[in-house]
Amino acid sequence: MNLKQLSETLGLSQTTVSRALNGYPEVNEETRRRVMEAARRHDYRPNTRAKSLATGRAMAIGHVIPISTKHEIVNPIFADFIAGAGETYTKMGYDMLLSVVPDADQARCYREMKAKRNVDGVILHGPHFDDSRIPLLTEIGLPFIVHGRSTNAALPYSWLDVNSRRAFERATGLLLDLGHRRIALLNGLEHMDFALRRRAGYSAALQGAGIEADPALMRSEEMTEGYGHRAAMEMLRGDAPPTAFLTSSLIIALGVRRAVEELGLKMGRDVSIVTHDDELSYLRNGEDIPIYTAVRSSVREAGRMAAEMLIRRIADPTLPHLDRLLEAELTIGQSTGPAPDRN
Amino acid sequence: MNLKQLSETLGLSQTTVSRALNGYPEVNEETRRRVMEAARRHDYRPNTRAKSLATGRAMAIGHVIPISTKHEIVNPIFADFIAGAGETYTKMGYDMLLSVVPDADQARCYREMKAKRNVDGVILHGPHFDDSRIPLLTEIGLPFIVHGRSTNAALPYSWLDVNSRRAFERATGLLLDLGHRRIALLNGLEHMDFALRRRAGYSAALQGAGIEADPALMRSEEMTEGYGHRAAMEMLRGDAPPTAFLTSSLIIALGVRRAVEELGLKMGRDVSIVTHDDELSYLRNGEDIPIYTAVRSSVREAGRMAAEMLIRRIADPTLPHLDRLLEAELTIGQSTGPAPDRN
DNA sequence: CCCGACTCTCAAAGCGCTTTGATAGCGCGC
DNA sequence: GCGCGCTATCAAAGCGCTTTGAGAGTCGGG
Repeated sequence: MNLKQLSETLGLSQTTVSRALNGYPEVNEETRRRVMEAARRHDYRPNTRAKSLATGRAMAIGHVIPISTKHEIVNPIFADFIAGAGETYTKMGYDMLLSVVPDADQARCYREMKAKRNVDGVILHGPHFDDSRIPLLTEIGLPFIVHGRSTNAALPYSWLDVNSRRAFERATGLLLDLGHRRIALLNGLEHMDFALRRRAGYSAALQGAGIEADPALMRSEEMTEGYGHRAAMEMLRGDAPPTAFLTSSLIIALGVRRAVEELGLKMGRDVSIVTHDDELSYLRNGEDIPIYTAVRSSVREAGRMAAEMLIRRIADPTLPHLDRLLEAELTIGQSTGPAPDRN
Repeated sequence: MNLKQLSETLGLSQTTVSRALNGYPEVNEETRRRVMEAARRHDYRPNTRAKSLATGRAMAIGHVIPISTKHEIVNPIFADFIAGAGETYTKMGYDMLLSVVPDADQARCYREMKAKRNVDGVILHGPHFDDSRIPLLTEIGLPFIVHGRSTNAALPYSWLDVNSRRAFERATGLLLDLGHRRIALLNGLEHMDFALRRRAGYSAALQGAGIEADPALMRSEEMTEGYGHRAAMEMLRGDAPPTAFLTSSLIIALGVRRAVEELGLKMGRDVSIVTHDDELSYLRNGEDIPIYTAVRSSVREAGRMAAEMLIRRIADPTLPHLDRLLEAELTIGQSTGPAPDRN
């Protein structure tokens, strides 16, 4: 059933039917009622393609998922972010368009999205330090919002981020208060902006306590369970093992814990762990009481909010740039305790 | 730059330019070269909406992600499947459209996709036993392919699935061969078809060995780490604890392992674990040597293949239904060993 | 009774593409 | 010199919607 057929059924013109359905004021309430009713009965939905061709609005938001050939990691937090954003889109009548592209083709992909006009805007994921996609998107004039921030960006842009620096400073502070002096940082890849900020927070806390950061205790890799295990294993077996670990994701923490237990140590007594927790729906930090002490911030909620901000900007492009900084919440779990043998 | 402008630039009609770009034979090779070159230089891309309005093909595939309000779990294997499918779409020039909708609205969502004509087909995820979405999609005439199968479906349909039954039968068989007699099954939710098949495989193997399945050793829940931990804890503390666990996902296995270690037991010696492994990119089963003995099958590869099959069906709807059954691979890791105290 | 204001409805143009059916130009055989 | 078959190109219709600008009808005030 299309508009033409529907209007013929009703004995009205397409114009009137269209206006009635889209809530324009110049149509008799009685007529509108009739139209609405008929539309419902025939389960009429305007053809998206025709509608967006006519209006010039695609009613869709794009997300580009880069996959690098080196490490084919699909960012695990992606699923939850998408789910959150998707909830907003559904509520607001937008579609979500996903593009999985090789790392190197990202720029082309964005240009294509603009030229093909199949999205009204995009959400930029996992920004790097001085991310080149920000000037790119600005140049091609595709509305966007960054999930995260990009230090050193020359241009203004809209973003939504967690205060990673503060979170990691507080987490490190907690460990310091517990008497830990050798605190390892298992960070994500440090070309990612969030990882840089986390390290900055960690470093600042150590410095505040008059402790010099030990490069042997700082790692930066793709966030997997295996990485956590391997790094913890090596560090704990080393000459001057850490008494605490600060990890950038729950998945890394799982690996650290596995190493701790393999070495016959006890988490929370011999080795403390504090992790960042994105509150992924399939990887909860315990059911009611948290297992790991964590700085947490829901990435799903971030998705919901980022989507809203983007849609607001699309609706009114003259709006100044929006930004929003979320604070992570520190929750004490069973993975932290006083530092062992303080001597 | 649109077609009209491009053709004016070239001093040709829109028809000729369109034909040249779309590889129609009735255009002079020299002209085609000129057109192609100009298109490249001006970075011309046809407006997707106009194109699909004219052709009647959306060049997009839909995926519906249901979120139930009870347990807001975003299926963790989803990200990898999507990534795989997305690779195929990108290669074939298709877009991927994601809809995140409350469980109850799924039917409406599919009908809407059909009416709005913004997808050419959909991939159906996580089919249940006798899944109502299969007759629904058949009725509304939206091409689809099922990732998994639905036992008891009255209508024929296209699908791609792993031989879950065989995989779990083999896994159970391995444990039986190792002397285990009390083998627990930590399954996914058993309204899911794959979970039913896995249980069938498990039961068949036990029965083949003349062992009666103990209901106390069989659970069926949402596949989380916490579930694995809780279930293992309870079972291992019970009167007649199992000596081995068969789990439906690596995430559950992580939880089981945590329980095993909390109880001072050793995995692979006191308690064996075999798991299904979807080869999620962010949750590898060990780096080079597998940690867990597992039946594995790449869900990402499944995504690639399912997408290809769907596109083939869309291209030629007269084709008979396609199906493909993948066999899982059994890999021995460090999590299995002979059953303790055989007496 | 006429005119302007207002309400409701309509025909038609336009969004950017594909595709149909027509046409111009050309070489060739008769 | 004419008609035929080809090739290369074009104008125009159509995809299904929105939106502009106009028209028909109604009502009240002068």
